[in-house]
Amino acid sequence: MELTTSEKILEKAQALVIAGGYNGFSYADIADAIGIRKASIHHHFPTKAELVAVLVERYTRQAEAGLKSLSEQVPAPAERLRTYLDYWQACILDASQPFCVCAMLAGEMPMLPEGVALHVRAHFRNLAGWLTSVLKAGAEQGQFRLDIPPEEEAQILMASVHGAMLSARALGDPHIFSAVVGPQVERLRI
Amino acid sequence: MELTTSEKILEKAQALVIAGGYNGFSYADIADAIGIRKASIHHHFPTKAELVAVLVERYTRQAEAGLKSLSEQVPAPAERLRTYLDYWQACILDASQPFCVCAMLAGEMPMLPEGVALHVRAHFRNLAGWLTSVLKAGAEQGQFRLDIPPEEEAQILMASVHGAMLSARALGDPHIFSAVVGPQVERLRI
DNA sequence: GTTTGTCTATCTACTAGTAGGCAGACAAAC
DNA sequence: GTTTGTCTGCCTACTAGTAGATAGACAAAC
Repeated sequence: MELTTSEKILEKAQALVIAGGYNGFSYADIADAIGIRKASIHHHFPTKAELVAVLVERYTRQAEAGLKSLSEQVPAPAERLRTYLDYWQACILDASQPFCVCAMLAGEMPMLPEGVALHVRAHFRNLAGWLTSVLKAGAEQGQFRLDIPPEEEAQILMASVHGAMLSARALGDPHIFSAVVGPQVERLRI
Repeated sequence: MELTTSEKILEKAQALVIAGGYNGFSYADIADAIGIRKASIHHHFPTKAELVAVLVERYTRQAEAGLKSLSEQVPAPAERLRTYLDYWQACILDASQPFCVCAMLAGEMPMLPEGVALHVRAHFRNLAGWLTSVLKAGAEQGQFRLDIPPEEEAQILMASVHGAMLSARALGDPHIFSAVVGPQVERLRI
C-alpha cells in the first residue's frame, strides 16, 4: 500500500461519500476504519468541508488526467468513448467504485459547502468538454454521425452515464448501466 | 391550505429530502418550519425511517396516479411523453420541485433503511413500466420508431431524465434539462 | 371518558471541532 | 556528542451543539 495517513483518510472518505454523500459519514467513521482518533483527522483536515473539498478536487484532477491519457493512448474516437464507458461498467460490476463522486454530490448541490460545490461543477464541465472533443473528432473522422451540435450530444451522453448509474443503484442491477449507455453510443456510429 | 399536521410534516420533509437527501435534514428542521416541537413529529411519525418511508410511498403513489391520468387524458403517445417531460421541465424552471424524490434517494441507496429503499425501487420500476407502455403504444400507432425493445428504450429515457436533473443541478442551469431530454424524444419520432 | 394532539422536559448517542500534551525525528548550537 | 529547539503526527480529554427518541402532563374533541 504505502499510503500516507492523509491519503488513507481521503481514500476512506471518498468511499463513504460514494456510499452516502456529504452528510452520510462522520469523522468517527473514518477514524474507526483506518485506526486513528477523530482528532488526528482534524490535524490533517481542519474541517469536514475542507476534507471533502480536497477529496473532490483530487477526484476531479485524477479524472481529468485519466481522460487526457485516454485521449492520447486511444486514437480512434469511437473506441475512446467505448473505453471510457467500459471503465465505468467495470467499476460498477466489481463494486470497486460503483458511483461517480461528483454525480453523488451533485444531488446534494443546494446544501454543499461552496468550496465543494465549485469543484463538483468544474468536474461536470470538464467531463462535458472531454466528451465534446471525442464527438467532434469522431465526426471529423467519419466515425460518428451527429444530428445535433457535439456540445449538446455530449450533455446527453453525460446525463445518460449518470442516470444509468442511478438506475443501476436503484434497481440493484449493475447490468442496467451498459444496457442504457450501450445503445446511446451505437446510435452515434455510422 | 387546509392541510393536516401530518400532511404539513410530509410536505416539508419532502422538500428537505429533495434539497439534501435522507441525511440532509432533521426533525428540528421540520419542527421549526411548521411551528411545532420535535416531539410532536414523533407522535405522527415515530421514527425518521418511518416518516421517509411514508413520504416515499406517498410520492410513488401520487406519481403512479399522475401517470395513469396522463395515459387517460392524453391519447397520443408522443404527446403523452412530451407532457410528462414538460411537467418536469416546469418544476425545474420554477424551482417548485427541482428534483425527483426517488432519484435523490436512489443515490443514497446503500445506506437507506430497507422500508425506504423498497419504495424507491418500486418507483423506478413503475416509471420504467409506464414509459414502456407509452413507447409500445407509440410504436403501434406509427408515432415512434424503435430500434431496440421498448423496455430498453424506456430505461434509456428514464436514465436521461434523472441524469438531466443531475446536470441541471450541478451546472446550475435549469435549461439543461430540456436540452438533454428534448433530442432524446425527437430521435424516436418518425 | 376516552381518544387525539400537543406540550415541556429530558435522555442517550453522536456531531464537528478544540486544547493541550507527548513521543520521535531532525537539526543546529554549544 | 550532548544539549536545545522545532516540527510532525498523533494522542487524551474535552466542549458546545444536535441527533433521534421517550415520558408524562395537559387540554380539547368525539
